[in-house]
Amino acid sequence: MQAPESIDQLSARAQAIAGLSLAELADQFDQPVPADFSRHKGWGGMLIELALGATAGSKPEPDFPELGVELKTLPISSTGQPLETTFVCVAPMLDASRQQWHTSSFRKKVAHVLWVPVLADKGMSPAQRQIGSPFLWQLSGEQEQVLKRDWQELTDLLALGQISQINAHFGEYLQLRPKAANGSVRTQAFGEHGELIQTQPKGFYLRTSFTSWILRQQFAPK
DNA sequence: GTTTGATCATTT
DNA sequence: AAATGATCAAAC
Repeated sequence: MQAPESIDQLSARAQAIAGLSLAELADQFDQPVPADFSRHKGWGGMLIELALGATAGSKPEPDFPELGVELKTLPISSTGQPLETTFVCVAPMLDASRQQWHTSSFRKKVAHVLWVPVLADKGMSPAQRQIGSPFLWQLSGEQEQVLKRDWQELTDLLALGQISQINAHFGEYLQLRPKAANGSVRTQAFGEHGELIQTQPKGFYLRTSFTSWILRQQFAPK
């Protein structure tokens, strides 16, 4: 699938896959369907990227660089509650002190997102998961303020060499959690006296309380 | 080895 | 049951 040329085209493509099961979508693109996610955790997201024409394997840029839009799948229950937190980006370690909210990679990712809810109730196989109603969302006002507050707190701690104190309990709507292939992976960071230390890589994740807020905003009866 | 795609599995 | 901490695969 070619990259979409406009927001409207992207939106139309997203609406066109609403209601399909992941098995049906996979069939359209001749993709194999894993029996479970245990060894294919990113499969659903990759499949939807393929179907919408996202640039696979892109790095710091949004999934649709021309449009400035990031694609995120969101597993939800039948009652519309998010079932998992949402990974946004890796945390800067050595560069933490130079980060500014307005130009941060975190803000770039969450500024404009195409959310694709996927019904993923317990017991549903990857094949059975069903695509919901995708919607374009832009970070604004109150939501930006709360995320900025959490992001600034966590980024400041990283800059001050406090990473060893940080766990997933920090942050009201945003949290910092391990993001690595396994528990032995290490990357460089600053220690509490400004020295270089080896530490586990971390990523920023949106709590379900935040994505739940977005869903309510989008689907609440007017 | 790191980033992007996330979910798994143990703890609370 | 929910949240945290750990983990898996592909692309680069």
